[in-house]
Amino acid sequence: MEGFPEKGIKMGNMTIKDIAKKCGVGVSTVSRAMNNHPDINPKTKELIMKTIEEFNYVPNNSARNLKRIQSKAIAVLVKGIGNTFFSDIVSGLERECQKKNYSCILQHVEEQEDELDIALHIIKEKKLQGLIFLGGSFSHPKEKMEQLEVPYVLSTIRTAGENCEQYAAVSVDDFKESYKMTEYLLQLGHERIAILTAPKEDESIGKLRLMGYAQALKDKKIPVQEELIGYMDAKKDRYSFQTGYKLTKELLKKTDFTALYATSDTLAIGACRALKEAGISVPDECSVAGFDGMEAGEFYIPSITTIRQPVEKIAKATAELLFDMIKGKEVPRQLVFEGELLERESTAFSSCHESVK
Amino acid sequence: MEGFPEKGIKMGNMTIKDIAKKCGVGVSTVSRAMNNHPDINPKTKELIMKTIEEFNYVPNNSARNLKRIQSKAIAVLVKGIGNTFFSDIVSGLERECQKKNYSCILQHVEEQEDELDIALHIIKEKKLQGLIFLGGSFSHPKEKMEQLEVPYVLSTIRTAGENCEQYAAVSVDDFKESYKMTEYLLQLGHERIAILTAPKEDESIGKLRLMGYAQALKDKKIPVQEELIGYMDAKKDRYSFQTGYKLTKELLKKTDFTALYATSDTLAIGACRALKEAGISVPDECSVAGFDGMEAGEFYIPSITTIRQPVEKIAKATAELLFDMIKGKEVPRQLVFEGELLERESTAFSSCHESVK
DNA sequence: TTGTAGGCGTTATCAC
DNA sequence: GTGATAACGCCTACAA
Repeated sequence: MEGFPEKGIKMGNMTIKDIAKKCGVGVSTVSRAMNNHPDINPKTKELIMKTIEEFNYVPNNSARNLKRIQSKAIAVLVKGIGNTFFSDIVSGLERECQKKNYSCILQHVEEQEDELDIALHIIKEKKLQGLIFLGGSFSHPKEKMEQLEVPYVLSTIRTAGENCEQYAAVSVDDFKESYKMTEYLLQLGHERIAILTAPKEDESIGKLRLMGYAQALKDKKIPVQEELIGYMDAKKDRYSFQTGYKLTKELLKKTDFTALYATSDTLAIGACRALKEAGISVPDECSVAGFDGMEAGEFYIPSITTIRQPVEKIAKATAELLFDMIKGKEVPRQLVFEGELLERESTAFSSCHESVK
Repeated sequence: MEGFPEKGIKMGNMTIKDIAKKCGVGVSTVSRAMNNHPDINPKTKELIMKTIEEFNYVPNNSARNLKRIQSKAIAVLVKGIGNTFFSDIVSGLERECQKKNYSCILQHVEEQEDELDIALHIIKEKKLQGLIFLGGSFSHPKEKMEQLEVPYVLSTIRTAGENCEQYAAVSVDDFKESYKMTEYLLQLGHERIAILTAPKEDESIGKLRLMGYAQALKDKKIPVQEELIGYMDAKKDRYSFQTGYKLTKELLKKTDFTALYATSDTLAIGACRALKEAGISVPDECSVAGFDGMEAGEFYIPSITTIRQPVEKIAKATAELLFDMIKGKEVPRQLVFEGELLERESTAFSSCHESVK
């Protein structure tokens, strides 16, 4: 009989009306108290807040979103859960949002889902002011992109298509960085350089990185050999350890090479495992290079030579560009950052040269 | 002047009424068409769906959630983004939900956020039927847990507190598995076994794993030495490569040991790096063991000896238990699965013994 | 089979 | 400062 106030109200179903009634005020006053409106008596506000606390009242977000003109919020759509490379960018993005006093909604997108459809839904639902896309190969028809009625920025992705000029994007120059890495391997004396890359149909960073590789070879008058290219399976998990492992095994079966350039650090780590199992030592008998600059590559043994993407800078620039676009201060632009070639333990001079001595 | 139908309607702001008007029908008919209600003329439905398509109408989820009594949905709250161990469980969970035709909302929780507050909000907003908690140390006061008015299951976590009996939980027996690993290291002849573990104040799996370690030592009459215990910093990122690396460096400075038991695979990998830099070879001079059975440990060189948690089984059981609880067929229960000791390359007999020969 | 109207829980706009 | 009240966009009786 004693215990809870009133007669056992189902606390979970409290509404703003109930709180108003308990405090003997109107609903609008409660609303004002919750939303930090200025014109409210501090004492009334205090009473209301205490009551809210006491009854564990939680306002209904759906009703809020429905009524609100626009919330001070953006969303980050991440394609590819478990890609730890994105985690760092997301952290940076969240930090920037906090600074600007925006809330940042993190939304995962499954590999087979369409990020645009999800974007359309969530914009409406949350009354978003902007969007950031992370991951995915992003080759959507122009008309569909135009349905997005809020500013958006692609982060660390870029489409290889023609009309890419109209999208705001922040990333490294995947072609150039890939060229850089290939050139580095060539300078080490490697001529047979295998590559692990995206599925053939990829039109995004995967394609750009492959093109950078090919161009570097061509500029050295070395023919690009199809047998040295390991394409991922479009349906399987893409940039994973397992994929790197399998592709390397297959490559090893049909050809040989003195260096292997994996277009992500995860792929590179998988490759090292496959090489070890084949009794090939890295880097003495085969050099391995990655891409991204993930923490895992730094701790791996041997640590992985890679192109480090400046994630903090990219995150910061992405957020700033988006906020400027929201304010109307900016138009969609493409920002390019310089990657950094990190020479680590997994690469060395080609042993073919040494054997000459 | 030509082009878009009607006079340049802002497509993003279309409502169900607009669609109804365009089709010359009532809103309820449109609603019925969208929600696959049976009692509707197929031809009317077709017309409506075509119009929706044409105008890229997207229904407002907030309004839907507001009206709906309950949606067929659950949420998974994950604390600790970038913990790849959770990714696998999440995948399994999503698969199970699909089977049951439930939708599964993935919600990240920041390290400093309170998962319970988020849970309370999202339950109301999405009218959830159930919840799954992944990660976090979960030591909430009982009264607060009771505010959750839908069934929930803790997955791969368990509180070390007293009244843990009342929560539904699915996991391995962290104490026992930890005991098992320590015993294994002891059997290899190691006596000075360092451990990398959660912050002192941890009341969750971290504590349980430490207790398992201590018990195994005690049972062998080996005293537990505080100097061999590396506690994480509660404020920093916890189960990370970096943490493993730093703790090991510190341990190395003040003491010596022939084996190191890291209570996660990520910690173990960080530890291996630190040992390598100290010129200590793994496993010849120091064995290293992890916990979890993550993919990264399998690909690492040397591959990491670990306790593999049966993630698929845990995911499946978690989902099933939750759905049974939702249906009222089950009460909160604790399900325990057996971990598997995976002997890999990072552990070996103690060299102290070898040197005797 | 279809349309009308009321209400879900908020916030915003008024008067007071 | 405060309290009614009208939206917000959708779903769902109920009536036709």
